[in-house]
Amino acid sequence: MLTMKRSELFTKTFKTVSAEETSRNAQLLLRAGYIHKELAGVYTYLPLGLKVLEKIKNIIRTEMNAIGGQEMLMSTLQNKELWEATDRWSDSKVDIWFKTELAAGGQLGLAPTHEEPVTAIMTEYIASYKDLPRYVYQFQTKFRNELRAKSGIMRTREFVMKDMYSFSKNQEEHDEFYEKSIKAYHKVYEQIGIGDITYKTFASGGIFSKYSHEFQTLCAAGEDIVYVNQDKSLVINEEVFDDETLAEFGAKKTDFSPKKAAEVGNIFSLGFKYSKPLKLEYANKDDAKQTVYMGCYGIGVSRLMGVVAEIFSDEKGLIWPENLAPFQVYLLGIGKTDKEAEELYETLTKQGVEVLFDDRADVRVGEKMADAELLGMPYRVVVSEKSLAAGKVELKRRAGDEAPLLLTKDALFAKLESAVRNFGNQS
RNA sequence: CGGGGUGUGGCGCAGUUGGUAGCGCGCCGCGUUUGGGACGCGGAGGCCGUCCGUUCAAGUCGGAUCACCCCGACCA
Repeated sequence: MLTMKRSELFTKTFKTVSAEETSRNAQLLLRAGYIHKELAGVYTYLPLGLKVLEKIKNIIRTEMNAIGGQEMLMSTLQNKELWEATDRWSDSKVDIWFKTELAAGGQLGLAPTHEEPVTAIMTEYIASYKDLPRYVYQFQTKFRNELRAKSGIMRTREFVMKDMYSFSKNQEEHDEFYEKSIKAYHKVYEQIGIGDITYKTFASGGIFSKYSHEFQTLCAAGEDIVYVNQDKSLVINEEVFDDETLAEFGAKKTDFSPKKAAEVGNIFSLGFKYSKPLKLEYANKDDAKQTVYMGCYGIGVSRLMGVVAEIFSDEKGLIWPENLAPFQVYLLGIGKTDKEAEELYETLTKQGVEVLFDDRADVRVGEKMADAELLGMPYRVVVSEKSLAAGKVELKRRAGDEAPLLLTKDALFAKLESAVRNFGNQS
């Protein structure tokens, strides 16, 4: 679905949204028909929303593959025994489980994360140092029974996550990959358009490593507070922003200022936390049994979409970065230009430009313009009798406030050339 | 889970001292319009979140319950 006619696209825009819905990302995505709210913290992704999600996934997929990741897809339903082995089944230990009963008897859980199953799988596939290292990842729907869902699609009970797991012979091998993953993450955020406001931060690492790293995007709607030092080279999460941490980095409290931020990634050195209880071992060259050293690397894909909607939007609607927009161009005709607009649509389609053609005959110009702004495609192309008489069409960027350009079709094609790149070639 | 708020046609809302529900948007039909969410005329569409109670009578009063929103707590 590279191009589409608006009259055929399954979506609808709304002028109003419930006064209860205060989160900007939810308001805009609901009004623009990208998502549908099912329950608190549970959303359906409609065709437009799914396209954005898929584009984010493709950016991540490319970078994960580039550092050796191999994509797979694990199950949602979880084996209780596996999680008992690591003492993470009990609700007193992990309080966000959704659990359910098997008709034949017995309990299952809906996966909140996948360390246990992936480690168990690997015991079947890793036996020798020759089997290492291995890096696998997936895009999977996670379930977390949050006490309180909030902020639209930024904190939900059901969400899409990219989770990668690394299996290394030892810490040195792991550290090398961990550094690569950091670079890959930065590349992902850059392509999404939030590279300059997304920082790798020091966060609490739990019991098994002192720190983990998070990737935090500065965003007023974020739930977290990060402390950014003056030259932005060091960013520390609030929960570990104390004298001890500062001493470790030789930094002074006064060099930092607090900022609201949203967590868009989190990477952990897991060490032997899961490989030990689940007995994931390999034989080295001397046939001595070694425990596999693990790491995990998450990105909340659907949350990321929410963060982007928060950041790239204005009072009129969404403003998608080119790499994420469902379509590059919102095309519409004014006056008696049906034939010419249709022709331009076909030409752009042939050229591989992702275009949404608002061909609705019974809709007035104002509504089409308003929709173009609400839906937030990077470019708007208008075909009118006036401009056609001059042999031209009108091009306007959604972002910024530049006046529309009057261009010949050839000039238009040249301008849109950069937009031809297609990140979302799914379905 | 503590505190606060909200549930009424598809969506957004109003509904007075209790008397059997209304507005805007959207939708359907006809006509006029057509560079910024047009207008006229005619229509369709609701057991007022759910249950129990008070009453001759409940959207409205009482109780319970469910759902949703916000603040806080929580968040490998």
